[in-house]
Amino acid sequence: MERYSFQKIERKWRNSQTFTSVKNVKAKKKYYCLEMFPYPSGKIHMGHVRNYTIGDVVARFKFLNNFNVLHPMGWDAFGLPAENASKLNNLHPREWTNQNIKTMKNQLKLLGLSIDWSKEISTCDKEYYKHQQELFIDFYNNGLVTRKETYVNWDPVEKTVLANEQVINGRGWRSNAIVERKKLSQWFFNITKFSDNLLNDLNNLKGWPEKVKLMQKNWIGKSFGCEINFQISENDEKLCIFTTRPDTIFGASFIALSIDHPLSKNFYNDKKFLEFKKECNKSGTTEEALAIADKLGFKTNLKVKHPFIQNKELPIYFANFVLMDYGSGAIFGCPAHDQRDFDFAKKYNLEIIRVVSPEKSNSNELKEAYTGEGVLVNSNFLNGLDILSAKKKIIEKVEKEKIGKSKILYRLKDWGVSRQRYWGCPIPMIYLEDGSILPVDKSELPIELPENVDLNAKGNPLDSHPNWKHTIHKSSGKKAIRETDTLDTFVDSSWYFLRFCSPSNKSSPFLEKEAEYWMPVDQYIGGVEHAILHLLYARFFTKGINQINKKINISEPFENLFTQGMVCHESYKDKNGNWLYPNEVEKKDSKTFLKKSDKSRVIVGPPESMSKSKKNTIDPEEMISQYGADAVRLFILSDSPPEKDIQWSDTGVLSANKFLQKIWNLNFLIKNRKSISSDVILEKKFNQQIDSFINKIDLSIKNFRFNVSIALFYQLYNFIKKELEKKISNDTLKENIIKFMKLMIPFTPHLAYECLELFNCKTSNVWPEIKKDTLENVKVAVQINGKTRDIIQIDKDLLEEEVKQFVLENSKANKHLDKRKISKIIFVKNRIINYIISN
RNA sequence: GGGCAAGUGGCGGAAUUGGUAUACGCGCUGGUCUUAGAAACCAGUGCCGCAAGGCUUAAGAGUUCGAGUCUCUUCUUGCCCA
Repeated sequence: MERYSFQKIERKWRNSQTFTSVKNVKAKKKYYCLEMFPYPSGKIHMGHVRNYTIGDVVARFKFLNNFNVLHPMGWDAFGLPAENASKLNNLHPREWTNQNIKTMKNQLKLLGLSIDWSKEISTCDKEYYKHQQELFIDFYNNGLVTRKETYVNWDPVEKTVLANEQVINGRGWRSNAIVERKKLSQWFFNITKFSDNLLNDLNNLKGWPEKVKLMQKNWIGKSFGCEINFQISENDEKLCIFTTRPDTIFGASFIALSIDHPLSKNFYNDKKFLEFKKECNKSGTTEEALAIADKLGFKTNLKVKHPFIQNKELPIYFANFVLMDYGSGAIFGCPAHDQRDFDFAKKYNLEIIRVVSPEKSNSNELKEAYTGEGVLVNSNFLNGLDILSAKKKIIEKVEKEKIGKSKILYRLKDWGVSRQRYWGCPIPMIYLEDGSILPVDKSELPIELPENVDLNAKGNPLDSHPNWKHTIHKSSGKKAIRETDTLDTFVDSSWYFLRFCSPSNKSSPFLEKEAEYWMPVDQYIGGVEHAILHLLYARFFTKGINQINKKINISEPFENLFTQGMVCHESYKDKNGNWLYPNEVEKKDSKTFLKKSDKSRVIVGPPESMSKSKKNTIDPEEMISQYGADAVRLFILSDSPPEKDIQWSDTGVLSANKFLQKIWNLNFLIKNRKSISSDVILEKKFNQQIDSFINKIDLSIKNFRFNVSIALFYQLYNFIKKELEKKISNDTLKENIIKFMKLMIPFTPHLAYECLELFNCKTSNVWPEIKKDTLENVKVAVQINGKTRDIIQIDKDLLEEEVKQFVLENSKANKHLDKRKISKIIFVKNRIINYIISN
C-alpha cells in the first residue's frame, strides 16, 4: 500500500484527454451543459469553485451516460473594474484582463473540469464583439433598437452615467457626489416589444425554479388598468390619466402629474416651478429612491372636472412620485386607498374619502391607506360591489361614455444599453453632419477600440480621444462622427451561449446548423443574483434573433436552470475592529479564536457570503494545493444541497481528503487481498446491496442532490469495508469497486480514474448499469395504534397473513398486543403493519 | 408594506414525497497505539431515566389507523419587490 499522493495523481490526469469533453459523435444524443461564464476579476473564488464543480458533475455524468456533451468556458471580459484597475496600476485594461484570464484559466484547470478549452471565447476579443456589432445592426434594421431621450443618474464629478446600483444613498459610489437626474439621448433595445411573449413563455420553462420565474413575472409586471380623460376646467383641453384602480374614482381628491408631463411646458416661465423641478431632479431615478423620498408637490392654478360627480373639481399638482415613463405620467390621487396618495394628501391637506370598506366596517379615521379587499361605498353606482366587479363596471362605463378605455401596462422598461465607458463593445453607429444617424457598413466591422486612450480624463474616454470618433460614411463618402458610447456588458452575455456552438466561425455570430444542433442549453447553472436581468436579456436576445431571420428554431435559450447557493464563512475582527483573514486566525478551542501574530482575542462574526471587504474569503488555489482538487470538489458538494448556501469549513475539506485516502487504501486492500473461498448466497446479497447503492446514487445525481450522493459514497465505503471480512471472492469485490469508482468520476475524477487504471478497467467511461432494486430483504415497522413498537427484517413482498404470522412468532411488539382486541389491521406491503386495538 | 421560501440534535444536514425521524459528515466523550502531540483504529453520542419506558421535527390546533411532510392560526429567519 502506498500513501494517496493527490499531487502526483492530479498532475497526471489534469492534461489527459479524459478531462476535455471533445466529442463529435453526432449519433449520440447531444447535451449542452453551461455554467455562467466568469468575469475575469483576478483570481477565482469559492463561488466559482462551487458553480463549476456542480456543472462538471452534470457534464461528466451525462458524458458517462453516452451523451455528446458540449461543456465550454469563456470570459465576460468587458467591464468597469478593468478601467479602475488600469488607472490604479497604469496598465491597459486589455493587459489587466488578459493577465487575469491567464491566471484564472490555470486555476480552473487545477480543478480538473471537463471543459473543452478549444472552444474558449472572450467578449473583449474583437473576433467576438465584431459579431455583436453585427447583431446590433441587425436588431436596429429590424426595429428592435431605438434611440431616445431618458433620465439617467448623472455623477457631476465623474461626468458619467451611473447604474442604479452605483448610486448609494443618493450619492455616486466613487465620487460621493450628489447624483442628479439628467436627460440624455441613449440607445435602447426594445425589450418591451416582447413583454407579453417574455411573460407567457415563462409557463413553458418547466425546468426553471418557480422562484426565478416569479421574479421575472414580477419584473415584467403586467397590470390591467384604465385610461380616463379628465376635462380641464380652465380650457378645452383633456388630461389623460392612467390608473390600476379605476374602482376608486369616487375617492379621487387630486390629480398628480410628473414634472416631465407635457403640461409642465406651460410653467417654464414660473420660477417657483423651475425650482421645484430642480429639487425633484436631485433624487435618484430608482423606484425605491422615489418611494423613500419625501412626497413633494407643486400646486397649479388648474383643476379638472370629476367625470361622475357633478360640480366637483379636483386640483392639479405636479408631484415627485409620479413617473413619466409609466402610464401617461398622470394619475388621480385617491388618498384613502394608496399610501403615496395618502402621504401626499396629509401633507397638502387634501380630502380623504373612503370608498372601499372591509367587511367589518369601521368608520374610524384612517391612519394609513387601506389597500385590502372590501366593498365599495360612497361610490354612487358602484356601491356594494367588490373591487373586481367595480373595476369591470367602471371600465365599461368609461368606455361607453367614450371618456377612456381599458389598458394593459407593463412595469418592464426598454433596455438602455449606452455606457459612457471605454472598456466595452463600441456601438456601430455614426452621425452625419446633416443629422442623420446610420449604422456603419457591415464590411467595416469590427469597429475596434483604440489602444491609446486616456482613462484619467473626465468624461467619456472615446469621446475625448483625439481622432477615434472622426470617420467617413462609406457609401456616401460624407464626414461622420462615431457613436462614442459603448454597450452595457449585459449585451455581451446575452448571446454567448450561441457563440459557443461555433466559436471560431468568422463569417457570422453563429452557424445556424451548429446552433440548431446544440441549442437550447440543456442545463444552465449560475448564481441566483442573475435571476432577473441576465436571464431576461438572454431570453430577449433569443427571441430577437428569431426575428432577424437567423434560424435557431427555439424561443427559449435555457431548457433547465439551476441556481446555486453562495459560499459563506465566519468573519473575524481583532480588538481594534480590523477585519482579519481566516489564515490570520487560529482556533484555541471550540469557542475561542486568537490572532496568530499577537495571540489576542478575535471577535467572531456569523457566517456570511464570502467578500473581500470582510476578508472572510478562502483562496481556492491554496486549498487545492493543501488538500487536492478532488477533496475540494468533494467538500464543496457534500455539506449542503447545491441550491442552498454552504458554509466553508476547514475540517470539512480535511475530512474529504481523509475519505479519499481511505478510498485509495480500499482499492489496494482489494487488489492485494488473498484469494478466498466464496459463499454464493453472501455474494448474491453483496451484489444486490451494491446495485441498490448504484440506484440511489444515480437518482440523487439526476435530482441535483449531490450532498446525498456523497453521503451514499460514505455508506457504500463503510459497507464494502465491512464485507471484506466475509466470504466474498476477489473477483466479485473488484468488479464492484470498479462500479464504485465509476460512480465517483463526476465528483473526484482524478482519484476515480487512477483507481480504475489500477484495476486495468477498459470501460471506465461507461456508467454502471442501473438494475431494478433486487434486495430480497426489507425492514418493516410494526405499529400499535400508529406507534412504532418494533422493526422486523423480513423477506420482500410478503403478504399480510405471512407478516402477521411472523409478528406473532418473533416480534417484541407482541407484548403490546396481549389480551387486547384487534379491531383493524392496516398493512402496507414492505413498509408497515399497523394494529388498531381498543383498550 | 406586499410576495415567496424556510424553521429537524451542539453544528451542516437526511427522510423512498402521508408509512422505521435524526442517514452521512463535523464536533464532542471514552479507549487502543505513541515519550508527547498529530494521524490512524475501535466504541459511544437527540432529550429525560439506573432501567423498563416516556418525550421529541419553531409554538398551538385540525384531518388521518398513521403527519417533519397535508390544512388553519401564531412566532422567527432569509430572499425578492416596494
